[in-house]
Amino acid sequence: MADRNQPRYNQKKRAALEAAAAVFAEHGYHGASTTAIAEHIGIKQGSLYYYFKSKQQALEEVCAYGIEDYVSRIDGIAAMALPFAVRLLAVFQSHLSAFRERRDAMKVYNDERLYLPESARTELHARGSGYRKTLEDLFARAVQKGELRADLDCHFAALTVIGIGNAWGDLIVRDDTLDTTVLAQQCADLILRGAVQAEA
Amino acid sequence: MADRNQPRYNQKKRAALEAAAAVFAEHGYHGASTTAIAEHIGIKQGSLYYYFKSKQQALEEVCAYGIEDYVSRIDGIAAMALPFAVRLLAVFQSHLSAFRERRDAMKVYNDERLYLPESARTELHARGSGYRKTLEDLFARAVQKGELRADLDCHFAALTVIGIGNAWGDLIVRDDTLDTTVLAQQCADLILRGAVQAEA
Amino acid sequence: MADRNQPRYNQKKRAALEAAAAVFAEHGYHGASTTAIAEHIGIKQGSLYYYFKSKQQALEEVCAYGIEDYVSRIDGIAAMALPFAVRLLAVFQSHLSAFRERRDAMKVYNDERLYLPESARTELHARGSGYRKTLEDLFARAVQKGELRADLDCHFAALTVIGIGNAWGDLIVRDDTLDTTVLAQQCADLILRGAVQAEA
Amino acid sequence: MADRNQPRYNQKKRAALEAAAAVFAEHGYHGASTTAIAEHIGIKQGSLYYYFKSKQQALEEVCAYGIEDYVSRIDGIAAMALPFAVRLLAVFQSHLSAFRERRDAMKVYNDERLYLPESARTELHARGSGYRKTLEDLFARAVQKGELRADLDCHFAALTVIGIGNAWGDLIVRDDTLDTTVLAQQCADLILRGAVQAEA
DNA sequence: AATGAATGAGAGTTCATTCAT
DNA sequence: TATGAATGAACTCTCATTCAT
Repeated sequence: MADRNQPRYNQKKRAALEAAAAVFAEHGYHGASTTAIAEHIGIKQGSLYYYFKSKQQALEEVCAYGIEDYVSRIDGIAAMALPFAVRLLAVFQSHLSAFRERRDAMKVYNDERLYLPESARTELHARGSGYRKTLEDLFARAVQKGELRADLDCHFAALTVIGIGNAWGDLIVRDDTLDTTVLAQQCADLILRGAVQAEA
Repeated sequence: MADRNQPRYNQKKRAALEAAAAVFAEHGYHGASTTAIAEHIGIKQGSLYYYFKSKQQALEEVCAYGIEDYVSRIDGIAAMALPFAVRLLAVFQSHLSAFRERRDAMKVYNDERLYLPESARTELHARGSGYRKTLEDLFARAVQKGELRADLDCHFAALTVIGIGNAWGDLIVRDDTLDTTVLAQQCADLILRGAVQAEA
Repeated sequence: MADRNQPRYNQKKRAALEAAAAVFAEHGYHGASTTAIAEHIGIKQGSLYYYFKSKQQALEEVCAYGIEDYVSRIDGIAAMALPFAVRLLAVFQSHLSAFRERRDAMKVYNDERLYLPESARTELHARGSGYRKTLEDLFARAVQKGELRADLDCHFAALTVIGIGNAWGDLIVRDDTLDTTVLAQQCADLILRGAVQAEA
Repeated sequence: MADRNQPRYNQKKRAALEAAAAVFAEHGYHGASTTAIAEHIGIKQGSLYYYFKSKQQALEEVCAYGIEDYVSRIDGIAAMALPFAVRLLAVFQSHLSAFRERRDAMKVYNDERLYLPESARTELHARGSGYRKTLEDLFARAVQKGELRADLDCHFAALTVIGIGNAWGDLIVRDDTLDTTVLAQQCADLILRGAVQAEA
């Protein structure tokens, strides 16, 4: 188990990670075979263990990889001073395009992380709920500023936004023709304005 | 494999179905073992095959069982002449309480149906997309009547509503303290009015 | 994993146990393959797991089986009121014939038990050291009665007797022509009288 | 595979040999991994093959190393003209201290040599039985001289002495507090005088 | 003199499935 | 109606071995 920072190793390790993500995404953790993962990168099954200590550890790494930059991007959004409407759009944009860029790993994080042992799951959970908290905070501050209605349940709203993002993310993964930019706009629009005709 | 209509058989068959649903829901299709399902109803592994031809067939039946009355209920909602707001509430109410009543089976339908072979999947898909179409239609008619704004993308809206329902359904399954009535109201409210302060 | 006391099960289980003992004895625990054990009783490798939860558990059971009646017999010897010379002969006789009757299992107990995990090993150790203590006691009482010389280190003597028994046991296992009765007599004789010419 | 006689190579080769002995002694031949052996001397697994052609060859060399000087020492003992009692003490002393000095290798020779292929085993066997023969001869000559009783079975006696030596050797290896000098004396004493009270 | 990377064979284990009873 | 017993295929994982560098 080489841990050098040599570029050749890192390159192959990354390939292994993405292969694992792809196969986990398609067949689920339990339905995925290490043989299939290995074939994805053109090595023999046993050789996978040069890159992963175990199948389970591969799942851990894929999950972490899946939320890594998706989670980190929200801090950037929270940091900038922008109207809530713009921020919400950015959140959806970021969430949906994460599904495009690391589609498999994100799907795996969403659907398969519960098969990890407690210890690994809680570590991941910490990062994921950081995301939710930041988002909730965004809503709360917008309520304070009067951008959103005062009776809004921010916790509920944040979870719903994440739910919508994940639901569309799932569809995006399966349908390449969907345009994330348009979709993000539609999502933000619906959340902001609702479906009811404005009585202007 | 006796398919007698005797009540005792049906009773046990239902128990087997629910056991399969429970185990599939907890461990996923591939992670579930027939031993675990059998133990759930206090019989031995081999005896399961008296009720199911195969593990896969059990999955098919669980999935069908999972959407059965949830799908059928929407026709009732569509049939009655009611304001859209009431209908949408009813849709969420029906969707979320389905997760309470047949939680395991619905979760399995949502998460595991993709592991079915094409043939079985398309049959289920037909029923599921009937649901979506009816819902889409509900939106379209409300737009026509002027209840909803004219520029609403009804296809998008229907899918989003389903996505929200499933996302909260997932949370409901894991958290017994959530109140489906309140949640349905919040969901409907958000979709209808949006989060933005009405500029009355 | 059936735990019934049905004779047919017990019969096959015993056969499995003896097959495991034979293969462990010949190749050592790590060198033994479950395939080889299964073939010994004419079943397929996977079917072994109907009788043993794991290879390791098979080792535990073989070890327990190996000392079971060998250990229990010494209590009988200790209970009877006999001159020490007769007792010692009985001890050797019992020890060596145990190697004849359960040769494989005893060899496995001696040579492979250290590959068991702590927990299992200590449980076995308790039984084994009960044997040593009883034997030591036999020596001590004989010293008190004046049957043996007063300066004898009974702990040392007991361990040496066991060592001799095991050493010859090992040879017995490999050489069918050795006569355990004669051997037992020789051993007892050597320990009692020593090799030096009596200066009578 | 450079077999240079350079001191640096020999030094490392010796280290590799002792590492192999240590790991074989602890885990048995089949339970030992080349990785573990390599780690013992701080090199990588693949590098071991610079010192050994194969794992099996490592076992051969360890076994040979294990009996090398233990076997050679008995010739010295046999060569000197000494009373049998002194000689026997020297034999035990030599045997037991060999376990102290090359404990791992001796243990490996005793316990693992049977996993070698016939050819290698017979070569080792020759040296081992030379030891036994010399010892047997020592007994025979002592009987002739009247030092030992005439009815002594010298073959039996020699094997028993070796058995005792190995049994205590095994205990010595695991228990550092045992004093080989005292032990050797006790062993010799028991063999010579027996346990029975002399009827002086 | 040593390593990183890979391999292929084999291990132990699980499991859906079958079937005589 | 259900079970005990077995199977065979698949699976994850380990390991001795090789070899270019």
